[in-house]
Amino acid sequence: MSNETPTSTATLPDTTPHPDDDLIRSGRDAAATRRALVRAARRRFATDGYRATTVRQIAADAGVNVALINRYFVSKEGLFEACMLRTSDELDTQTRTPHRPSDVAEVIDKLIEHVVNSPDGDDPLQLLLLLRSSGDENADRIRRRTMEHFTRQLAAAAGWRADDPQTAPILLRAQLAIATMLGVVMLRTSAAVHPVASASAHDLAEPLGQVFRALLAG
Amino acid sequence: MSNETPTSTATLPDTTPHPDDDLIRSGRDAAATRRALVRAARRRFATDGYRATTVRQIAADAGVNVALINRYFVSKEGLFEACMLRTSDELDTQTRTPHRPSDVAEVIDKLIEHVVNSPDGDDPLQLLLLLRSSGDENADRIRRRTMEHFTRQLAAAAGWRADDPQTAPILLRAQLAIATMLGVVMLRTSAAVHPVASASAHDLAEPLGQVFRALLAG
DNA sequence: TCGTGATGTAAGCAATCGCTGACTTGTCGA
DNA sequence: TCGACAAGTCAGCGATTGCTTACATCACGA
Repeated sequence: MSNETPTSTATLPDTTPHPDDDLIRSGRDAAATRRALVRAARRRFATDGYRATTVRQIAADAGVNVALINRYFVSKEGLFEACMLRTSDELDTQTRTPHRPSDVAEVIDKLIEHVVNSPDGDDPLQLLLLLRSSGDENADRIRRRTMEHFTRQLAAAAGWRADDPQTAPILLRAQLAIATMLGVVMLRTSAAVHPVASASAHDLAEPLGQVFRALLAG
Repeated sequence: MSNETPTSTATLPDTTPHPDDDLIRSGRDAAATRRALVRAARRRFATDGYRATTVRQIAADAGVNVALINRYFVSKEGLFEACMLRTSDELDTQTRTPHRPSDVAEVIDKLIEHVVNSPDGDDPLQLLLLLRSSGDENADRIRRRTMEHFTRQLAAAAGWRADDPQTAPILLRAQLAIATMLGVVMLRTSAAVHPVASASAHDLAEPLGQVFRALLAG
């Protein structure tokens, strides 16, 4: 249990409102503190799970006093819910097809890119978070809604129409593609199983592309 | 939290050594007690995760006193390790290709059957357990070894040979198939995301078959 | 019949968890 | 300059956790 406490950079008088200073800030900025907490919490929740991460760990990662978690997010579950909401938002803006609908090939490339960025990237952590559960009904509802929203976006790119029952199988196929993504990211990040954990982006691109095309194209 | 305590059958003088009486037994049989504990523990660990399940829950599910967990398995982690070992054994005997090697179609049908049995079946719980981690090094090593052994078995059926480096990509493809299995089971069982959680076996068979064939056949 | 080891039971300890309340410190407008 | 409020700190509470110890009970051979 490497409790990596920030050694240096803890006492420097950084008063400049740097826009992306998430971990390790210097105080008196509620908004920045909240962001730092969500950022640190999401990392812990995604990698270690809800129960395994303690609020003291999160606070230490963010360089913040523990009591502030309850002040800003009421409870640990409230913080988890905030993580879910932020992930839901980011995932929505990232996966929204901006211009051309039904450009399946382009969407598939995006999916592959998300997967191969694991285990080092930050995006796959968002996906992992969607698999975590706190037992809280609110957070679980957000998670389900996010996942189903993500499914509909992907399915729409593959030709699914909400008003056409004949395209219903596409919805299921899109969700199977998401399940594949989640499974691969899980094996690469959390389980660290080889060879998939050590495979390069180039190694993964071809077989993943075949899977996604088998599910979404045609 | 339905704490299903055994109502009846708890006081009957069942002295017959029934071979499969796992949950709810009547005492004075150490082997049966151990089996009941492993059975109950695996269920909890697979569905709720390691940290979220308490030894008191497991003992209650098995109808056994809490102290027996430490007596028979030393610690909670020891019980988790026993669950991993049992799952590893069962998975090994189940997936071992008995007669004909390289019969890919038959193996694929087995994989599909494993997946569609979720979320009600008991087999998918074994798979879910492989995604759980206790933080214990021993259990994690067993898990990785099991997963990689499973990968090699599946890859061998698809034409992979350990002594032929040219078939190395097949190994990765087999593991991607396993990742897909795990992802789908996760979404069906733990996350309960629709439509995949409510899809019938018939709905899943076709797209899953396409995915597995894209990865393993050819 | 009785004693001995195996099996099961009950109570509680030490550690850790999330969380709270009282307090201090910094910031900023009047 | 100073008061008022937000932001952050600190110590500790009640509850729960895994685990241990001492005790009770059953099976079984001499």
